[in-house]
Amino acid sequence: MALETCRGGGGGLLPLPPLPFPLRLPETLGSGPGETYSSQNESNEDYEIPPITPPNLPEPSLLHLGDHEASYHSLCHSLTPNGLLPAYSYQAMDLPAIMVSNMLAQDSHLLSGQLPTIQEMVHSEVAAYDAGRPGPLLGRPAMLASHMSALSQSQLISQMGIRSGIAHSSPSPPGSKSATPSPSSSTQEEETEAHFKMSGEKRPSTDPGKKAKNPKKKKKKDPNEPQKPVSAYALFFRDTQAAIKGQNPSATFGDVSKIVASMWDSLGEEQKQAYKRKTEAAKKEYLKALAAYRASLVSKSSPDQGETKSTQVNPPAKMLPPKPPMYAMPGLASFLTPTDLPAFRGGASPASLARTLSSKSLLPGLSASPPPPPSFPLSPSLHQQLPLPPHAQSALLSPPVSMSPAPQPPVLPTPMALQVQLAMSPSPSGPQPEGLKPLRLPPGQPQPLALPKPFEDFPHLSEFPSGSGSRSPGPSNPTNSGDWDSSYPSGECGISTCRSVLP
DNA sequence: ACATTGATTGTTGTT
DNA sequence: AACAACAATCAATGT
Repeated sequence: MALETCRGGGGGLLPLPPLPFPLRLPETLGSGPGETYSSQNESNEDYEIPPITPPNLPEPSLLHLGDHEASYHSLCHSLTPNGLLPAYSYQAMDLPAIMVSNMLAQDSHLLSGQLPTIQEMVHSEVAAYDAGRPGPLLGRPAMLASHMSALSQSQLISQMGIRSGIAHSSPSPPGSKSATPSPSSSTQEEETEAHFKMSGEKRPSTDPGKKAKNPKKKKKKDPNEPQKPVSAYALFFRDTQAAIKGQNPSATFGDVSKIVASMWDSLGEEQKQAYKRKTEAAKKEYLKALAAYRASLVSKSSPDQGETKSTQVNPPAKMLPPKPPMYAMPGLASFLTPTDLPAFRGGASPASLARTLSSKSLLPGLSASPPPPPSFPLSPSLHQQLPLPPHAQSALLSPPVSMSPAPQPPVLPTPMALQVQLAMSPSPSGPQPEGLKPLRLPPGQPQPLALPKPFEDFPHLSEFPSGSGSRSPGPSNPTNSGDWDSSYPSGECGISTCRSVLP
């Protein structure tokens, strides 16, 4: 994980985010063929384009969880067959078709309208790409982006799902970083200050070397104080970044940020709205919590002074930890639901993504995959090798419905994933169209940019942390919050990881 | 200005 | 001195 240190490096371009591996199918099976291809070349960093699928829908309530899977599909299409990436190798050109077919087969209902759309998109993007494409390698950033973009949507999504489940629950090991240290402090900024001294933490502005940016900031406030709701974008970022990271562990924050931004751009209005709604909801919650919090402070601090506003003497509010706003729930939420698809489809124009990226020179090849295809595009290979138990498939394909957790076969996502990967990755070396993959140059080549160390680092996809893994090393606590289970009915999120966790 | 994440760094406290 | 704990910083982007 070592990302590069942001710190020092900041300077110029990022060293690169190596996308270590092509897309590997995450535990989730689903990723479609698209990923497959990309994975093919191992060497490629070239990812395919990533039709990134944004985690859509934020609202858990609204969403059907099962849908995550749906989102996976979306990715695929975007790949363009040939056109795309000159730079990237796409052997996969076929994929799209395959994926589509799979998708159709599986969820014909959902997709039906999409194909055309997708194809169109692809083309358009391609065109765009060509036009704008910077250079052989694109600016570094571009590369990065492109790489990133390469992430398969499905993977992202799947990971997101995973992450949401896992990550959230156990965000950070107690030890490591939690920003807010001790819950103990009851609060008040004063205390905080004291805290500073006491704990010795901070050094307000010591950095000699660096710039002392803004001296002020010191945010540390009362841990009990409710946190302000974050922006829709921030929520989106949260939901998405983990997935991106999961796929490209080596991606730097900047890379991830760009990708997320591009995804955001490509996100349909509706999806954005969904996030906004969450934000609003969170805001409401925040206000309430804040009121309670203040009230508690008042009562606590001094009975005598009425202090600020709120007045209410609400029950000292049980200072519950600022419960995570609903959206915290995660990522999962973000998956598209079938219902959403339409919206997404309409809204997100791949073009926008392309536009964005291209303009920024992020990703040339990135195609935003707009409409998330609902079904799970299992890669053919996957199907072959791992025939899922019927119910499993159904689970994947169909939303939440009746999955009872129990029945699930022990599935081991991991293994599956491996198999999938293997299946997919096979022919990296194969005759790749040369034109295609500019990015990964053979050793001998000049390589203008320092390419990320591509795969060497991640020789084995399998090693790659399974989606969840990517995040906190910690125990992904499987059970994680009970919420998870409850939220997601079958526990089945379509992601193998999830399943594995569940009994 | 602040939010997102996470690795790193620097400071301080404790052993 | 060694370690632990934690805040600050940085990256790119959006609100």
